[in-house]
Amino acid sequence: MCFQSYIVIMIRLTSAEENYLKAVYHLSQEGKTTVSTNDISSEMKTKPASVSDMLRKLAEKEVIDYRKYYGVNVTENGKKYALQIIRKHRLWEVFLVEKLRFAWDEVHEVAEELEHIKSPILIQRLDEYLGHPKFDPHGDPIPDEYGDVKARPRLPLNELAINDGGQIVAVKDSSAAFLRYLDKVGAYIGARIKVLDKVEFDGSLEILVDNKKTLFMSKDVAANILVLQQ
Amino acid sequence: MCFQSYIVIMIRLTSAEENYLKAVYHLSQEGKTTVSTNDISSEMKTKPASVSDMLRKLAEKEVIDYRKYYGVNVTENGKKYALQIIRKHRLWEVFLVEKLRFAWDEVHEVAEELEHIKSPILIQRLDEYLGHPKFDPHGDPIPDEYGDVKARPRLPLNELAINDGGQIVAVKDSSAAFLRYLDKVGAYIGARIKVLDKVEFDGSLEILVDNKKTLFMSKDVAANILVLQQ
DNA sequence: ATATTATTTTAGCTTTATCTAAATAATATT
DNA sequence: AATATTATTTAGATAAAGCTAAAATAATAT
Repeated sequence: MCFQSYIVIMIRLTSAEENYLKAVYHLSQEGKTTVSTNDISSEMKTKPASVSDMLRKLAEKEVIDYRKYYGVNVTENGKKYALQIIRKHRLWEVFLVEKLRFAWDEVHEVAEELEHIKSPILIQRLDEYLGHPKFDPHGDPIPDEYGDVKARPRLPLNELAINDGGQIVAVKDSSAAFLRYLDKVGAYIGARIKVLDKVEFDGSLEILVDNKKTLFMSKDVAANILVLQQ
Repeated sequence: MCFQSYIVIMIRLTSAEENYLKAVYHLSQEGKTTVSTNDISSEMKTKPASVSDMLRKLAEKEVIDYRKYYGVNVTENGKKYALQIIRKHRLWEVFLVEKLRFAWDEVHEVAEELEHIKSPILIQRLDEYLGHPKFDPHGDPIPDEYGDVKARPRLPLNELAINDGGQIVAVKDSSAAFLRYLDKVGAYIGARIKVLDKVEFDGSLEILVDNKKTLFMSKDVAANILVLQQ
């Protein structure tokens, strides 16, 4: 006889529902307590009418709390579900980069498809195969199978002072264009950097990368690079 | 300037359409020239009415020839498309068994989902990563990117004579139950076998496996094991 | 306090993939 | 050859996920 100390939640979402839940979860992580229909609409690139429809469904399946006209909150169950999708997405990203030699700016779309494959054992084995990675190629933390995330304290590069140093651990903007730019200048995840100078006038910075190369970047670029300070 | 010597066929099927095309292709490989609606219906576990509907769509996209009430044939384009789905399915099966330590009877359902991921580069890289395998874990050949398959001449085990030997290269019935049975008795893909005796009465066989173990099997089981004769 | 604007929802339509029930074509039987 | 049976298709319905247009509600501006 085997008594389990937790209750297995049996929620089954379609791929479309999973994508909306993920969007709501991500938006809810960006500060605001409740997420609006329009926010979700522009995130998902669908019309607000479609969002309203979907919110009704997600509320029925109890992954969000939904008060008409007032916006939504993710429930505890919703959070757990969203974190499992994010876990799958990021594990596949690690696989694509480390095993299949994808560049870090090529992985998002494919991972977006792979994350919806329904097989708990597949993800468990993939995780094991990859050596239980804690961070994805963009430096974002990978939730464990219980939804726990190991967050690293990190700072936008533009907030470092002259002579401060650290390691690039993530990027805020992970658009392909931005990632390609970083690749080009050699500012990859894991690179050791040091701020050599900051220009008062426009906030641009002079950076030393891996004790070898110096490069200049605008404040806007630096604001999108997250650093683990040393 | 670059002139290509072939025309890229731009057909786009939904996952459901891909599954039907695959079923039609597989059935058409089993001898008969044209495939009937009922055959597809029982293969797909959907109603004949749904099949008729789908055949109309597949004919519109020119992957099958369809004459009402007479059944269907796969077109050249259809064949190419079907072989690419099969290629993806089998490459994923190799990945699951060789890299993620799945048993060969656990891979089918997951591969069934993975085969629909739309990314040519993903499959190219996966193939490379796996070392361009030519056969899947059940011994079935993996078509190359042009749809060419390296078939191995093979014989059902029950058709071997006493003292004939060979190597198990594939199974006809790849149901989980059958594969588990084979695993249990140690008759895996690649095993070297020799027919020690055949019982006239019921056609059952006594087999030597890997020069070590002998086992008895019914004619029905033997008929589902394909052997590369030596 | 009311009018205007912005946001959100509802109602009704479309497409895809399924179904059931009814109609039609092909085949088999007497 | 006429009829019965089986196979296949058509017609009409449903559920999911989107859309547009219109209505309802909330927020804001006068």
